[in-house]
Amino acid sequence: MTRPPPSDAGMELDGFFPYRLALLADAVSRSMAQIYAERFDLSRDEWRVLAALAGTSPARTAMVIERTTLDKVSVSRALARMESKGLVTRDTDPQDSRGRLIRLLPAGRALFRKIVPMVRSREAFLLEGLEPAERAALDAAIDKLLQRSRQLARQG
Amino acid sequence: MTRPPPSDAGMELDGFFPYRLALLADAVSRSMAQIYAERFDLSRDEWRVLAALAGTSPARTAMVIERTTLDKVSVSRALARMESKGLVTRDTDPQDSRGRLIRLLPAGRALFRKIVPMVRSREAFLLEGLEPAERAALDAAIDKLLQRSRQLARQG
DNA sequence: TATTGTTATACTCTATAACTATA
DNA sequence: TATAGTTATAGAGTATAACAATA
Repeated sequence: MTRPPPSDAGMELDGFFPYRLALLADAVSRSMAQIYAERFDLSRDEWRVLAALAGTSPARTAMVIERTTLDKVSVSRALARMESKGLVTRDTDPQDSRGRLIRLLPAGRALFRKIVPMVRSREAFLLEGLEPAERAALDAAIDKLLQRSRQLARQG
Repeated sequence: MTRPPPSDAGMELDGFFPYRLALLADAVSRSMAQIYAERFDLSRDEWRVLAALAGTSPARTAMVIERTTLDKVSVSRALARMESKGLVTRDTDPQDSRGRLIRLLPAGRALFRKIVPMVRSREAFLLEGLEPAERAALDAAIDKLLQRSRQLARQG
């Protein structure tokens, strides 16, 4: 029987899952931001909102919030910037005039169409490095870990 | 044969690997920060520096930088805060008086010993949800993806 | 009273460059 | 001239609360 190492033996960050995950997410995020941010001057939030709208436009702001997992302040600011860039319009929702209907303009859709193949190709490059079984396991693992980490975060 | 979906069909963020990874990393990071930040008032950088020093103290600042993958500015600031909290000392390195030797004080080590089992236990809770094969695949996948994403980020 | 979205505020992080002192 | 580490600065992102308009 081997004993667990004493808790003050030094905690190898390299072997600590949350640390490894943070490094990976940061590197992946940077490699994607090179496309939407550096080449097309979109913030991460603007990019997410654009992707959400490309699927359903017009959309109520609440739907954008739900589909991007951003909060209402971030979405409101991202949309304001996108409106000023001529990517979307924001009209009052006739069904509930507290809300707004966000419409992707042709310039917004065109921008989206330019970006998608580039980020998809980067995504493909990343995942090509994995065996099919590894990739399936990764996918399943992400879902399970997400659930569990949210459970931890909720219970404090 | 099925065709790939047209690139403007809407890009389901939920199925986009970088997005899923970002959500996961954020949730995991928050669940860990609840320990070191909320309960023990350490920033993420301070926590990383503490972990690095617990393994090797005294250490030259350059070594801390290397072991935490933080930049020298972040490390310098984290160490300044840690010194003011009485967790470390920073003496001039007698071998090269441009550099400093960072020494973990008893209070720093005691703090580290309190935190480690708590974050380890959260890490274990997260990973318990995975099959052993899934976990091995996840581990391998993280390494491969990290390499590839850094390659992308480097080439721009 | 509650909800939608906007604005305000303060705070933290990040990136970069400039600087001091040593080598 | 180069390196170790610090300080300065500006910009971006984050969290929270307060607010106006509407339901």
